[in-house]
Amino acid sequence: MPQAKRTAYHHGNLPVVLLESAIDVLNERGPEGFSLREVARRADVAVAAPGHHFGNIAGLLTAVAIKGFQDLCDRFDNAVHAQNTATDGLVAICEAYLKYYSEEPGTASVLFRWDALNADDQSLFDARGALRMKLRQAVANSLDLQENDALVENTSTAVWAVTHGFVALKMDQDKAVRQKLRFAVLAVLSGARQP
Amino acid sequence: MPQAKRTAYHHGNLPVVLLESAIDVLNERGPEGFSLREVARRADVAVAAPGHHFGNIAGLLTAVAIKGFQDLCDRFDNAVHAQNTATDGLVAICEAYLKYYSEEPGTASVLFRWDALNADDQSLFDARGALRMKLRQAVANSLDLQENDALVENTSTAVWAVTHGFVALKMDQDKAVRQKLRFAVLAVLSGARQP
DNA sequence: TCTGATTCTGAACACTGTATAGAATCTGGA
DNA sequence: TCCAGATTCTATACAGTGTTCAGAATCAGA
Repeated sequence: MPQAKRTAYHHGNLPVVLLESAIDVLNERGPEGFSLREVARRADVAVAAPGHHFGNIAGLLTAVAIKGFQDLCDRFDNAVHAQNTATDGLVAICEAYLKYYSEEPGTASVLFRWDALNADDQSLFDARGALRMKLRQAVANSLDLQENDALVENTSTAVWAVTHGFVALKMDQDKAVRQKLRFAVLAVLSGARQP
Repeated sequence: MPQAKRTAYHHGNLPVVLLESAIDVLNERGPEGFSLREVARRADVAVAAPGHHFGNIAGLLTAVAIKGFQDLCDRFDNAVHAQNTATDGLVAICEAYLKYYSEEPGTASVLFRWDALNADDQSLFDARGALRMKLRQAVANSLDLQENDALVENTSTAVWAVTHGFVALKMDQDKAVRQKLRFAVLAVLSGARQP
């Protein structure tokens, strides 16, 4: 059975609880103030417990990042479905990206901390790849081209870069972020349609 | 006199040496493996010496970031001067941005680590602002508009975001980065010129 | 009920950043 | 020249960190 029984000694669901605690700590203290021991304290377990389940701090943060990419994937789906045109869908995806970074700063802050993660982790690679594919699909729909088209590849890269750039440069403190992001994404699309 | 005499006790030039050591450590160990004590060790001074000159670890990293923005400014100048058209100049600036991240990964890795820096440091704010102004000027030249034009502001933001996005997403591992970056920047410009 | 595997503990070790007191030296007047 | 005060740097100490390891507690299956 995957789910162990809960006893005084065996927690029964510790990995999940540790993951949630980790996200709490990241939200409250930021990635710089993050600490394995604080995570263990909140889960009320020994300091070595996180290490047992996740190997080391990079392993735990990698798990957080994987969950982050998956959550982002879900948000992309919801954002697209609520729109009428393909281009509106793509813009909505980019806005959802921005929103995720403001609503879940802890998880988001870890997504591209390459040197703090197990950069070669296959699950992490896959989760990030799934997100890239969702974005590429939205770009293909907007440009009315096949997903494997080189123009779609280039445009998709540009859209991701510009959107991520907005959060990395902390543009979210600007009042007119959404308008500026929309401008940027539409500009990339418009440029991509030019001969 | 700003320059103290060098003696066995008084180093004479310690802040500069500490800054250089810090960049070395960042280059070799990355921002995650960075440590004040290692910096002190390389400069062959007591562990508390960096703290005396820079306050704390955030102060030292802030100094590194300021130097980074200034170096980047110089590179922008050189990149622009070697080009014929304004648009070529802008693309060259963006390529220089990419190049800086690959050639000076230690300094670059710290530029936007908001939570590891003294985010409200005035010199840091100014250095970053100077860089933004250089970029905005290049965009204004390329679009043939005044620098205070709203379109220039929006386009400049988009160009910075897309360029920074390329380095943050580690696109530099892609063989065709330069081509993709050029595509992205030109797309933004082309989109900005549309009505 | 027995046995091996799993989960978690407790203690230890080598690090870390930072605060503090004080030593060494510089600076600028008399 | 000498002498204060300010500056620069050292030495030490403290609390906190990640990780390892032996072993205790419990589970799972035969």
